[in-house]
This record gives sequence, C-alpha cells and structure tokens, in this order.
Amino acid sequence: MGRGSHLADETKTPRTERGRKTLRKLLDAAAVEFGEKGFHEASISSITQAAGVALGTFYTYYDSKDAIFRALVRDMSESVKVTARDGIAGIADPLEIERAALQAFLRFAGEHKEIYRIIDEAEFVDPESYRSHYETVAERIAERLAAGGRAGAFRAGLGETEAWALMGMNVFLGLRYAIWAREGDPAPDEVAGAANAMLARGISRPR
Amino acid sequence: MGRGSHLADETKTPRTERGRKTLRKLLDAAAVEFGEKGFHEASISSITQAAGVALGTFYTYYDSKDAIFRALVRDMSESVKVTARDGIAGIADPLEIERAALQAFLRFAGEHKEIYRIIDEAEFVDPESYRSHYETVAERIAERLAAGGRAGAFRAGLGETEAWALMGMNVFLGLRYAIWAREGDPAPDEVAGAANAMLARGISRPR
Amino acid sequence: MGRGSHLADETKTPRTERGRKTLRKLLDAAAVEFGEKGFHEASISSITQAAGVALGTFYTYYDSKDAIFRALVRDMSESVKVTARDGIAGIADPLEIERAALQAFLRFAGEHKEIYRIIDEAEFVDPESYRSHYETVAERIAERLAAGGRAGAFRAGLGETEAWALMGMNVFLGLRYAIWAREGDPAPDEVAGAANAMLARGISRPR
Amino acid sequence: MGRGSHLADETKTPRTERGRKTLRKLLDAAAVEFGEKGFHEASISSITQAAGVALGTFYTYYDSKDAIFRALVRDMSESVKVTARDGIAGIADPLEIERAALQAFLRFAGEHKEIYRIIDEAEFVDPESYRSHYETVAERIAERLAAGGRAGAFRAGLGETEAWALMGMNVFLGLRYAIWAREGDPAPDEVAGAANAMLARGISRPR
DNA sequence: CATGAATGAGAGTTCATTCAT
DNA sequence: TATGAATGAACTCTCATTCAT
Repeated sequence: MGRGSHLADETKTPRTERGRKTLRKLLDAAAVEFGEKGFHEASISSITQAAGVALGTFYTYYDSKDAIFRALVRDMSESVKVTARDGIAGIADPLEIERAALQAFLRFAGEHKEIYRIIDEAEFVDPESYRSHYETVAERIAERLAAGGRAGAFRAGLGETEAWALMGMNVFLGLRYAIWAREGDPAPDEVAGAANAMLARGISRPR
Repeated sequence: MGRGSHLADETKTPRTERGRKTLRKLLDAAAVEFGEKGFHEASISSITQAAGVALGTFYTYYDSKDAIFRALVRDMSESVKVTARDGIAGIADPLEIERAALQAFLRFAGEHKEIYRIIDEAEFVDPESYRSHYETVAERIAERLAAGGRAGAFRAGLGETEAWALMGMNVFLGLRYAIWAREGDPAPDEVAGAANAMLARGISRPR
Repeated sequence: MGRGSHLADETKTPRTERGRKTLRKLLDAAAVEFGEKGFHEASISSITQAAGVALGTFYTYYDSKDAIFRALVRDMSESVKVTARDGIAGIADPLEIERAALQAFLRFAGEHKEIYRIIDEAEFVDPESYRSHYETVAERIAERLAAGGRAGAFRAGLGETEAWALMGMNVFLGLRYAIWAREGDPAPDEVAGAANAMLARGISRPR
Repeated sequence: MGRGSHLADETKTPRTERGRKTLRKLLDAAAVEFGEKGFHEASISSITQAAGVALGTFYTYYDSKDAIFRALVRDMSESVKVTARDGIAGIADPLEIERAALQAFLRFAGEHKEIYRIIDEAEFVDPESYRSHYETVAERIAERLAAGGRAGAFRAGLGETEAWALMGMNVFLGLRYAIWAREGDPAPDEVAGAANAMLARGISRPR
C-alpha cells in the first residue's frame, strides 16, 4: 500500500465524467504508442494527438512521462495476473493448474505482445516496476509449487522452491518468442506441449 | 559474413597505433556508459569525456551512437560465445557438457552484469542485434541437444529440439536474476544445483 | 494548388492572436537575417533572437530552416508579382504597359534589395522555389507580349515569344545591379531610359 | 595586380613536379565538387577524397575552403574570357563580332554549366569574385560597343554605353537557362536567333 | 610534401514541461 | 478542465582547421 499510494499520487483522479473519459483516452493512447514505438520514441505529443486531446491536457492527469508509463505497467501487470488467476480458477489438481496457467499465459502473450513490449522495456525505463511485476509473478508460482508440494503432487522436497519457480517462469517467458515468431499462427497450444512435458518431468512426482 | 562486413563498415579502422588506442578507449568507455546508464541516458559527450578524447573524435570512428552500440553488442555477443565454448572444451559426456555450460554461463553472468544490461537493452534499441545474438545462442544449444540425442545420452525423440533449446536457454537466462540479486555472494555454483536437477530430469535419458 | 498546399503543410497555422504575432515576428526576422547574412550564415538561433522568442519557438511554426526559407521565397515572390500587377493596372497601351512594368520593377528592386538577395540565393538553396518564381514571371511577360502582338502593337510575329520574354526579363534583372551600384541615388527612372529604348526598338512595331 | 598578388598568397606555388600534380588534382576535384554540390554541400574532405589525397594535404596548398573557391572562380573567369576572345578573333565587322561572341558564349555555357554554377554561387560566397568577373565582362562588351560606335556600325550616340553593355550581357546570361533547360539538345545556335535579332534591332545603325 | 587523427565550436532539431488564457 | 503557445536545456552530428609524425 505504501507504494500503491505513492504511485497514485502521480495520477490525478478525475472528478467528472468528462475527466474520466479523458484519462482513459490518454491511457489507451499511451498503451498503443509505447507498445508500438517504445518509451523513448513515443512522445507526450504523439500520445495526446492519438488521444485526441491537447498537449497540455496530459499534465492535468500525469506528472510526467515516467508517471504514465509506470501507471501503464501497473495496469498491465494487473491484467496479466488477473488472466492467470482466471485461467486456473476452479482447477484442483496441482499439475493441472500449472498446465492451465501455461496455456492461459501463452494465449494471452500471443494476443498481447504490446503488453510485454511495455512491461519488458520497463526493465530499462523504470526497473522498480519491472522487478515488482516479475517478483510478484514468481511469488505466485512459488506459492502454487509449495501448495502442490504439500499436497503431495510434486516431488517431495522440491528444495529451493523459489529457484524452481524462477526457472518455471522463465520457461514460460522464453516461449513467448516462439509464439511471436510464428505470428498469425493461432495455435500456441501446440507450443505448450514441450513445455508441459518439461514441467511434468521437472516437477511432478514420479508415480 | 554478410552482416559482419556490413556492420564493420560503420567502424573506421584506424591506420595508426594512436588511432587504435583511441578506438579502444572509446569502446571501453561506451561499454561502461551504456552498461551503467543505459543507451538513452548515456550520451556521446559522456562517452568521449570518459574516454578522454574530444567530442568530435567519436565521429572519426563511428557514424552514429547506434553504430557504436551495435559494435558493442557484437563484441559482447562474441565474448559470451567464446566463454561458453571455452567452458565446455574437452568435455565428452553430453549431460556433463550442459552442466559445464551452465556453470560457465552463470559465473560469467555474475561477473559481467553490464554485458547483459547492454545485450538485453538491444531488444529495444537495435532489435536485429538482439535477435541475432540470442538466435545464435539458441542454435548452439540446439546443436548440442541434437548431438546428445544422437549419442543416446538424451531422451530418444526430444522432438522439437528447438523448443527444448529455447526453454533451456531461458532457464539459464532467468537464473541470472537470482545471481544478480545476491550480488557479492560469490557462489553461483549453488544456484546451479536446482537448474542442473531440472536439466537432468528434463532432458537426460532415464537409466 | 498542389504545391501551394504542400508547402503550406510546413507552416503551422497559429490558432491564437499571440501565435499569429509570433509567426509574423519570425518571418520578419528571418527576412532580415537571410537578407543580410544569406541562408548559410543566418542561423535559427540568430533568427529567434532577432524575433525575440526562444529557440524552440521556431519549431512551433516551421519544420526546418529550409521550410521558413521556402515560405519566405514564396511570400516574396508573391509581393513581387503583386507589385508588377499594381504597377500596370489601368494601362491599356501594350508598350506603355511594358514601360510601366519596367519602372515599377526598378523602383521596387531599388527599394528591396534584400528580397532579391533571398530569391536569388534560392537558386542554390532551393532550386525549385527559384525556378518556380522566375518561370512564373517569364510567363506573365510572355502573356503580355502575346497580347501586345495580337493587338498589333508589337512586331508581327515576334516568333518565339518565350525567348523574347526571357530576354526582356533578363534585361530587367540585369539592370538591378546598375541600380544597386548607385545606392542612395534615388532616380532609377533615369536608368530606365536606355532599357525603354532597347525595348522599344526590340519589340515595338515600326510605324 | 594588387588583387592578383593578394589572391596568389593564398595558393602556395608547388616547387616539385609531384606538387604541381597534387595541386592540379585538388583544383580539378574542387571544380567537380563545387559544381555538383555547391559550395556549402561540398567539403574539404569530399574534395580531397575525390582528388585522391589525404585531408591534410589540402592545407599544403590552400589556406582555406574560401581560398580554393576564389582560385577556382578566378580560373574559370579566365577561361570564359579566353573563350570569348578566341571566338571573335579575326572578325572585323562590329555587328558580326557581337554575333560571334554570342554564339561562342552560348556554346560554352551549354557545355560548361558547372562553371556557371560556381561563378554564380560566388555572388553569395565571395561577392568580390563575382563582381570582379561580371564587371570585367561587361567592360569588354562596353569597349566593343564603343568601338563599334566609333566605327559607325552602331547607332550614333548609343548614349549610356555601360547600360547597353549591361543589358546585352544579361540578355546573354538569361539565355543560358533556355539552353540548360533543353539539355542534350546540341543546337544552341537556334536559340541565338532571337537574341541576334534583338541585338541587331537594339544596337545596329538603321541603314 | 603527405598523412590522417584530433579538435571543438557551432549547427539544426527535439521534447518534456510550464503557464496564461 | 482544456488548451496550445512558449520555453530552453540537451542532444546528435558536421566540418574547417591544426599538428605531430
């Protein structure tokens, strides 16, 4: 919450309906601009033009270019996590959960390359946002692995659960490139095969 | 070769000893500046100041800021590959090769964070360089996996060797963060443990 | 119209009164700077300083140094043509028209050396503007000669009307130097004498 | 002579055969570069590269970029005058002389556009050279007109001989554009027709 | 006489940010 | 709340000129 309120300070909350609309237009336009051009090539001017508002209007809502970028990363981080959560909702079997998570993630990544363009560029623009996102994601995976371990689904003593979570997360992340490379091909599910196999062998308890 | 000579065109080869020294000073300074500040925060002026030469001297050797960045990425890509090659030289057993490669890589990454800061930022500054580097690395790993498969050391029918190589590479890459996080701690070998275990389970042939 | 609107794109039209004033200050200052120092010696910085605005303000209105130069040439080309048109308004006799045109032109040139400094340097800075101006002027003269020919005032069959127009225009243009040489001397009308004589003999119908 | 020696100071006279060759290569290259790109676009570096010598060698022979430009204009001015002189050598009849001069000039201009590109740009680069050239040319024409007048070939009392010379010269100069416009067309003689007619009517004595 | 590396002032241009309306 | 003109520091890049070898 400490950080939450800190970041919130940078975004002025609109009090009118008109204001809310303007804020949304700005965020949407920024997502497109940052996603397509990257942080440095995108300019406040290009964002406001795309949003259809005047240049100065930007500063009614954000203190700086960095601020809107941070807000965007936070938003996207949230939507990534929501997608993951929804993708595994209602599933009980730990290994099945991992499979579903992988599938949901790959589908999402394939459809939202811009989101990852932005989150990943944050490593160089606002490292704190970047770290925050991926640390949270890794923690959630670690929690699932720990739960699976307790449930006896995964190898006893996965040992360094965090290390396994980190590795697992990066297996996921690396596969995005395979998916992006074959853009247009609508079947990321296929790619998931090898990853599932690796996961299964890597973490599941031998019967 | 084509690209090699193409890129080389951007760097003027000095004809005197003095020139060679200046070029080296520039490259070294650029590595430090880009590594510490990132591409956009570093300026030609800061680089030349760090190198102890006049601003204009930069343009005696490089056509642009982009050009020296590309040259740098290429150099670093080379040193990464050389390190990997050296780290596995003389080893015969395929699984042992992977273990050695992992260890060499982790040690190198721990000691040369700047190099990866630069190579990874290339994703946003000069995507071609970035792709070129990681594709080459993935290809080498794929070749080793294929060789290991033929030698009977790895599971018969790893299937999509490229997918496995990609995953393996990303497991490696992800672990860099674990190592960087505990900076000062001189034992990346420990981190390698979990990774080795995963690799072993993931790819090695069950006895 | 095509070109007109094309060029216009380079100049941002101000939406406020303040903006209009700034734009005018910039154009005026640019006219003085280019006129006195020439295109290459004049700098954006010197122009904005003379205009009393900040350096960056320039780029609110023009895309580049070339752009304002082109705009200036176009403006001046226009004022030259307007002067010529006004100078012959209401005159009916073709030969008299030429005399009046010559006189108006010489007076104008004597009073606005800077304008010609700029238009003429355009030959080397923006050849298209240069050509456009002088071609238009030559065409107007050719039209007058053709009309005079039809009216029987000029020699039957001036033949290559364009060639005669070109020569006539250049007789005019050359005389500017005579006028500029005797700067301060307020009587360009005297110089017009010889030119009138030449014109008369050259083109008018022998009685 | 005063000026002659002044300019000479800027060009170092080579003492060896090798030096003479280098000087010539520089002048030739400069003529091409200035002629094609104009003074400001051409650089010492481009000139020395075209000449096949090292950058520093330039300053062995010329004090500055301006200096070689001036030397070039002087050389070209000379060749223009020589061409005119040769073109009328041996002709006695004054009107015939003018016709021959016109023809020689037009042929020369058609074949040496670069020369005029350079001489004319001198108006903005080194006005003194420019003035010097065209004043000399105008003087020569004026001398011929005066001689023709004394010989009774031209109208008694051409009056302001200088004005007539100036006009005549500019008729010539303007016609260059007509010739350059139809580049490739090898018959400038045709263009000379109208000019000859104008000259004849303008200056020749009515029989 | 020739070389080519080194210099640094200066140019054009960009853009995040401010502010009066 | 919205506007868009104004700002000016900062940046990349050029190039005439110098000089040690």
